[in-house]
Amino acid sequence: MADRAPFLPENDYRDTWCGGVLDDLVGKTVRVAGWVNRRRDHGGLVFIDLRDRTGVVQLVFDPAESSEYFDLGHALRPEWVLSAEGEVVRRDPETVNPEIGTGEFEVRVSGARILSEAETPPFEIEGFRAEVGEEARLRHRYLDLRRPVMQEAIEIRHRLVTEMRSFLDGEGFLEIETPVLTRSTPEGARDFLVPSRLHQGSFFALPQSPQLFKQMLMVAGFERYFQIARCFRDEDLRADRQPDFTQLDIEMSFVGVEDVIGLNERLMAHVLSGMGVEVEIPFPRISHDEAIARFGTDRPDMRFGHEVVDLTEVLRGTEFKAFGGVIEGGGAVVGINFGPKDLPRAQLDGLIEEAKELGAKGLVWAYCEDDGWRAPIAKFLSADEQAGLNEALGASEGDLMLVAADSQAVAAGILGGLRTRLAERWDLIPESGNCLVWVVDWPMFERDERTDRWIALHHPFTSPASEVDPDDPGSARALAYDLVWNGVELGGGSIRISEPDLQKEVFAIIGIDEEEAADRFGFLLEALRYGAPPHGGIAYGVDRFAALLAGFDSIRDVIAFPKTASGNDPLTGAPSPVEEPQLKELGLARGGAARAKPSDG
RNA sequence: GGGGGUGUAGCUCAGUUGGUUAGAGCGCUGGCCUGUCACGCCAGAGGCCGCGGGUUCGAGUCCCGUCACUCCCGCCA
Repeated sequence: MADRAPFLPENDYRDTWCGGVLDDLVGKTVRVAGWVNRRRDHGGLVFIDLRDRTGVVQLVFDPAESSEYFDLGHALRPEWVLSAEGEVVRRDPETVNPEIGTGEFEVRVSGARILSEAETPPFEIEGFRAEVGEEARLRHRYLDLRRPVMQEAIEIRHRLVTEMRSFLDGEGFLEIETPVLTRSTPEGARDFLVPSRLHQGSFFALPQSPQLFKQMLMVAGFERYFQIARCFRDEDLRADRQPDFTQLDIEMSFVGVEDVIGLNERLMAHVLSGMGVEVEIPFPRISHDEAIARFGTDRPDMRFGHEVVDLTEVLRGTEFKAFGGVIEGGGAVVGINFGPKDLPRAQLDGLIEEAKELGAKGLVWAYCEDDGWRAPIAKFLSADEQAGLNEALGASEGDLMLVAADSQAVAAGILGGLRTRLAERWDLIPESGNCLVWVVDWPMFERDERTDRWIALHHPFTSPASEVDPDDPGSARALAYDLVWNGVELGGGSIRISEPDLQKEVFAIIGIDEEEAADRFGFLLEALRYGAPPHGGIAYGVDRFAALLAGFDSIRDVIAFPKTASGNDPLTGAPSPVEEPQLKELGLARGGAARAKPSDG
């Protein structure tokens, strides 16, 4: 990091970064400031590792150098804040520390002052002995963030958005802010609501995304817009989901799918190159249907094989009821060949349990052997069927196959889920190589099983690829695209509907009549009537992007102040109860059980 | 909303079949130490075993409930 250290103007506290105590300063007197990283007190000689954002440098308190500051050196404790000055010297070769960037040098202290003392921290800042629990880290996030690994993660995130901004600025995009207090447009995720004091009984909603605003910016003629936008969704959390998160939001006018994809490939190449990752463009593309069929997911990890294979035709007419019945009912039998993988029976049974967790009714495991299958169901399958399955799955002796039967999408989804989990567990993913892929040709609509209605798969402003047959909405394809990186959905977008009549048709299919459309989205529909250019765009999950680049599984590690998995902030105690007068002012009354937050767990 | 895992010292963890006074490493405090860098050596402090209830002569350990953290499913247009 030292080579990236910004210019440092001299002042009373310091004139040199800790990480900058290098060759060119030998023989010079420098002043450094930072936190006491570690203290090694030899009685007659004290070593202090001083840490700032750029690195660590060793300070030597030697009575021969400065008896008046020696006691100060002895009194120092970890995380005290110190300013010290002294001559930079080259260390004797046998005392060089190759572990730190400044390890060939040290500062012989001739003056120092304590700027701030520190209580003993609840956990070690340089805790490379053991991982500290996440709750303790979040409770004292300001200490957690002092750890060099966290400083680096936050810096990676900064560089990511900086590269995004610089590329888009160079392409003529304008960064435009949109409101955080906006209108609730139900459907989709739950909104966070904010009561209005001036209009009691009415509420603002926090935006789930700036979607409608960016479309209106296109109508307004800005043509190229982007924003690093905060978005809010009141849904349950995950390692990769927070209630407030950040998107890179982009929208362009007078464009089709190829224009958006082309620009975004150049954006990716620029951003990743700036982060030290080289990728080739154009990226491969896969249709949504093919992704489901081959990988059982709409965000396929294509760094490795072991794809889902459809075995339905091989097994049509089989005697084995569990498969035959599903096929007769219009379902499918699918399998994956995981290659040679010898597992004890208990682990094979464990896979069945795991498949059930993913929603499977069952799972069949089978080994390909010289004289046929070794599998619990082997005796139900004829020799011909076994041979046919081996051929379809490309199995050779010793290969482990997993087979599931259900509707095509469900069966593929279960095996796709297992594929992702097992690839990690069994180390099937090649170390090198990134796979960025566009998933295209999405269906416009999908059937909502619970309400038995058609719903927009992407969002209702997505343009269909061609005319929609109202009698068969399921066949309509959308001008939509997702960018998937190593099995992670990095971003997605679409060409939008720019004709009010087409927008009405789409609303009609998903059961939003004109009155309701006018009520909810009237402002957008009206805007579209005043000369809307063809337009489209995309939005990226900045938190996920940063986590991937920094090598973390959880986006909490690239968010300075994240929420826990249950949506709390242990640092500030948010969310918290509020006082009655505050509610009264807003025209709100408590409903249900208003209870004080338990102070202890 | 559902399922799994975890909860013991400041941190990371061990704790046998229910049995006497609950342990380790790190950290912390004091002392010694002039070339260490995860410094070393000596001594010491530190516990509502998440919380509440139950079973038992006896509970860190078994049962019920509850809370917190975490992972997954649902959910996330």
